[in-house]
Amino acid sequence: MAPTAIQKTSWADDIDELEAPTKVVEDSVDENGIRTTVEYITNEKGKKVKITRRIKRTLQKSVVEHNVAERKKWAKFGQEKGHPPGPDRATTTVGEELSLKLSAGNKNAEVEPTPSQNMKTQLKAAGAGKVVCRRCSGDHFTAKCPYKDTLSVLNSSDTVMDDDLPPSDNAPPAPSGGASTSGGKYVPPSMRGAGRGAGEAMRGTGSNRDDLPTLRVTNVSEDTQENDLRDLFGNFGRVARVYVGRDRETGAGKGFAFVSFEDRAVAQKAMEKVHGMGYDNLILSVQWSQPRPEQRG
DNA sequence: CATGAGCGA
Repeated sequence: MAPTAIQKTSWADDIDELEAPTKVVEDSVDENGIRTTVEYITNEKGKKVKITRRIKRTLQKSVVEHNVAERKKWAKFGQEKGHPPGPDRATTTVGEELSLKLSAGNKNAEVEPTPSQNMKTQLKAAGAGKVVCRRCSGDHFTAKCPYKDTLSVLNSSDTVMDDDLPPSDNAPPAPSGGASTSGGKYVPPSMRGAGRGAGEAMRGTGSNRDDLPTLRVTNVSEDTQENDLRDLFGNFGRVARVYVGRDRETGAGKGFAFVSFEDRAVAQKAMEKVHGMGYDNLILSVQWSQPRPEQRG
């Protein structure tokens, strides 16, 4: 380490020089593509110096591609209508467009569509926006199929695949329990409905979420939350679902709620007990809910 | 007073 050598202490010195007090007061490009900048600096002797630069920008074939350079000839429109070609530096800046893609989980790895998926896509295009029920071929969504109760026995995707695949009897290597999931997606054991004796998840008879015994609770205060009602009604038994009617915009409660139970007797009991009960500063009213008005599309 | 939301081949 020779102490004699005076070296630049850091790269910051260079930066300082580069950022010497310089003020660009004019910056324009004329119709010939000549950029003129006027700047004032203060030199080391404290004198102000005016610097005018005129920079002729030739088309840089190594930088600007032909098709990009071609755009300079396009007629301007909108607020720039009638202005000379090329970017006007008074109104145009160069920026970078950064796209930030957020995704839940790691599903962002979209795979290339497989040939069969392409076929499906084309079928869809041929249908041109028509909705076809996968269950009964009606013009409604599958979820709304009127026959979904009578035909619901079929296992989701299996029958659909039959259209695409020749009837090959050699099933892919499926473990004994997962026979019904040969379609591909993993289905947790608790969700596999096929195995008759397998899951206790199907407690009792009803697997439908729609036919749960549901109570309508009215006269709830507008700041009542789902959890409040769940706590209240949870005293009588298992609460399957709680919904608080809210204003779409403000989120404030609209004064009513629905509470669904697993068991109808429990719901009955809860209704009797909670009806007339004071809650916040109001008196709750509880009755059986009517099924939702039919929604058809 | 008061009867829910969303998904989409």
